[in-house]
Amino acid sequence: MDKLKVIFMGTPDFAVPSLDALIDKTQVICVVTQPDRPKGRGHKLQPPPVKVFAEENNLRVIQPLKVKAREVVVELAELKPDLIVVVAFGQILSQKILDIPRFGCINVHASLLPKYRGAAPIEWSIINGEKITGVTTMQMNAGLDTGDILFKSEVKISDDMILPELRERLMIVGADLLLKTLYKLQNGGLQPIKQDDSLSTYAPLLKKDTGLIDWNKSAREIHNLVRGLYGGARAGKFKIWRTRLAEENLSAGEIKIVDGKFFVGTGDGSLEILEIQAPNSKKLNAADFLRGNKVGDNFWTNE
RNA sequence: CGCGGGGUGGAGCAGUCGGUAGCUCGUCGGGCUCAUAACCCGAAGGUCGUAGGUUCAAGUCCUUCCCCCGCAA
Repeated sequence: MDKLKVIFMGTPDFAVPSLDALIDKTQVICVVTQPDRPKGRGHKLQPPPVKVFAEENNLRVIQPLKVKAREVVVELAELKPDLIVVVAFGQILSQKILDIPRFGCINVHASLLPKYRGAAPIEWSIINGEKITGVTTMQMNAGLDTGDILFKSEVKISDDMILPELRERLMIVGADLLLKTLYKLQNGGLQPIKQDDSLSTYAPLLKKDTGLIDWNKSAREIHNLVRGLYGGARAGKFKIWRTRLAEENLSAGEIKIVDGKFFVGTGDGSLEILEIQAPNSKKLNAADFLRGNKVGDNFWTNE
């Protein structure tokens, strides 16, 4: 059988393993990714990881500001793809694009749909303390992650798993599931299942204040927040990178230092802070941090 | 040229107006102890990111470059 002619759309690291998998099994005729954006200090232009990978593999890359633009749609249609695969692309596809390939568009989404539709499913599944998540492949439609489900693959979230670990796992599983989906697509056996909208939940883009730690919450909740944002959780002027559930008897926000260990009380239970970062400084483990920083009573609020 | 902070013994930090480089921890040696990650005594270890400049004298002032970090995107 001839290889499928595929257009791949994706942007961040998460999408790279899927593209990598496609290169073997299909003919990737074009890669669509976001434009290079000014990023980081100095506003240097940064190419998205998918672009970097695609160019290393000598694939054709286009970076439209809007895929929905008329001329882009025309260009994609002229390529006559059999299939479009979308993984963490970051732009909404129009119906006109969805209609281009004879097999339509398939998306790899990092949750067990219909739960956690939207932009940040991995983060929210950890923040909410889920024990299980996974990836789903779906036949895309015009809605936001509302297409018919093709396959799902579950991944366990252990109690102290952090965001990058889960993301790493899901992107591998996602690439595998994509291959399975393609195989079934070509050999028959796809059985699209409609999503039960009544069970759907939404995982919106993270806002900066999502990461603000409220010590009155439970140790478990705070720990989940810290794990799910990995670097995005903040208390006062400090970033909290890693915590561990502890057994100290402390009131909310109260600090106790013992043998280079850093404990904080919460509204319910206590936490040990393992990695913390002060402004203009780098991430440090608690013992290193405590060597040069004085930790006083108003630690969280003082300037 | 987006805004800002920083690079000082192994680690984390201090170093005021330029004048012999300090603190906490660690390391090594010795002591105390039934014993110890605890305590006591002592020691080693730094061309102060790089390259220049100003000066009688620079970690400290000026300039170059490299690297790191925060914000904003």
